[in-house]
Amino acid sequence: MGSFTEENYLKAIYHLSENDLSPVTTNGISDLFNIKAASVTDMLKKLANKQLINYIKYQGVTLTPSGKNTAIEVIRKHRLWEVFLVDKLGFKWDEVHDIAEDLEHVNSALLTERLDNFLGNPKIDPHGDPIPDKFGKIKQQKLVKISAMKADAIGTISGICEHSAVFLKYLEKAGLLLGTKVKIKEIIEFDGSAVLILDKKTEVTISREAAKNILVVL
Amino acid sequence: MGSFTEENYLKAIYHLSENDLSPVTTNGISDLFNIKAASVTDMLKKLANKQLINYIKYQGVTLTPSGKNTAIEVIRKHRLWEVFLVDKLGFKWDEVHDIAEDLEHVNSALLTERLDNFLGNPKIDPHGDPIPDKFGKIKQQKLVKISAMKADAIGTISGICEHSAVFLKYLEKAGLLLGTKVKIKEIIEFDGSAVLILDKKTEVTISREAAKNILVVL
DNA sequence: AATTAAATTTAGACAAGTCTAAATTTAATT
DNA sequence: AATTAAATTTAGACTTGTCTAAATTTAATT
Repeated sequence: MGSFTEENYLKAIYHLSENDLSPVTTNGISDLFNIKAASVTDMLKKLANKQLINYIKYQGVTLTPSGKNTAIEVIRKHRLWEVFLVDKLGFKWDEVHDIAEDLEHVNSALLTERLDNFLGNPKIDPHGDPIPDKFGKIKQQKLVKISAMKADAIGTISGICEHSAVFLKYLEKAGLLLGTKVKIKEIIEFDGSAVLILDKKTEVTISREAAKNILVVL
Repeated sequence: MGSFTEENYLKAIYHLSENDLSPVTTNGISDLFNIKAASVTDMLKKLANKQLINYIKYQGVTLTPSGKNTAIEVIRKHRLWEVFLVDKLGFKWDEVHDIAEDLEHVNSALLTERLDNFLGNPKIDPHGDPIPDKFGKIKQQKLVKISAMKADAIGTISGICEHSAVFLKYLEKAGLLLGTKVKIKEIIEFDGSAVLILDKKTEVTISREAAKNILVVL
């Protein structure tokens, strides 16, 4: 089995290539982990030796099938544990990331399967991210950023792009939780702020920055 | 925070000194971990530098109060996770040790407390070992080895000295589970085997070796 | 008490994962 | 196309936790 570090690199490469579709860069990884680019280069060589990534000097990296498998397994475990922490232990959605970051590295296929069943085979984690099934299949919903919606459009909040605790706390305070129905009342031309009506009742105004990080299903 | 390795050393020293009351030896640890004595010496120096153990060259080690705290916290987490695996996920008692060995190193006081509550603040783990409370207090029952009992004595199986999967599987097959009432029908003088009556019904004979590893409360 | 055996420690080495400083390659811009 | 800036890699080093081989200390036994 690979180390925690290896697993974290693979997961990072997976996530970084979700956004950009181009190969993941050395600096992209070094920024994410707050380590030096030189350290990343060393690690990339090791991962390439183990056939976990496709690495061409100066050209960035992509995951091999085996590297992608590992990444998805880790993500599966991470999200299942997040569900456990929120649904069973009563954690809030802004408290679970760091703990799941540790739990995701416990390697026992049996544990993962039983945890999955215990939780009722959830399809999404507390932040709306899809949980890969035991075969690594990921069901991605078609999601749209609020910032891309026009006035009068409606949808249901189903995901977020930014997972920081401050943002999560802000969303909770503003009532912008998963499952909330949203209608765009108005887009302020000046700064791109959006005035929303939540569940046909409450009115809230959010910045363009916030709107870019909230995903709805139409 | 200390590393996994550090935590494992402290836990090992704690357990080794439960049996023997004299200081724990370098070889004792190296045997347990299947590593070389020289490696243990190196590590002991580091732990001593961090004030986690009292180490005198050639004289073995004892835990300092701070080392003991850490050891007990790790043991607490280990045993709580074992309860989780058995009670909530349906694992058998011989399947949980290795998984708990990983889970015990997840460091979040909040997680531990909430897990404890979720499980109903259990006092013992699936093998009958006491679970330290959040203050590190351990309630030790007065336990007696079956090998120390005389004919006609009665008791309830409440613990074991040996935790290997083979032994656990054997106990399960023989019906020697925690909570089982035992009466000593006879001790075979020749080899020390014990003939037991379980729950006033079933009769089983166990070797002296087995009898030495089963604990009852009288 | 002297000698031998066992336990332990020292010395020097290695892999993993990180670092700094310097060198190289690619991309951007004149 | 030449030059500069940014990104990346190389070279050499450090820490953690391990190793082997040799030296030392303690314990056992004659």
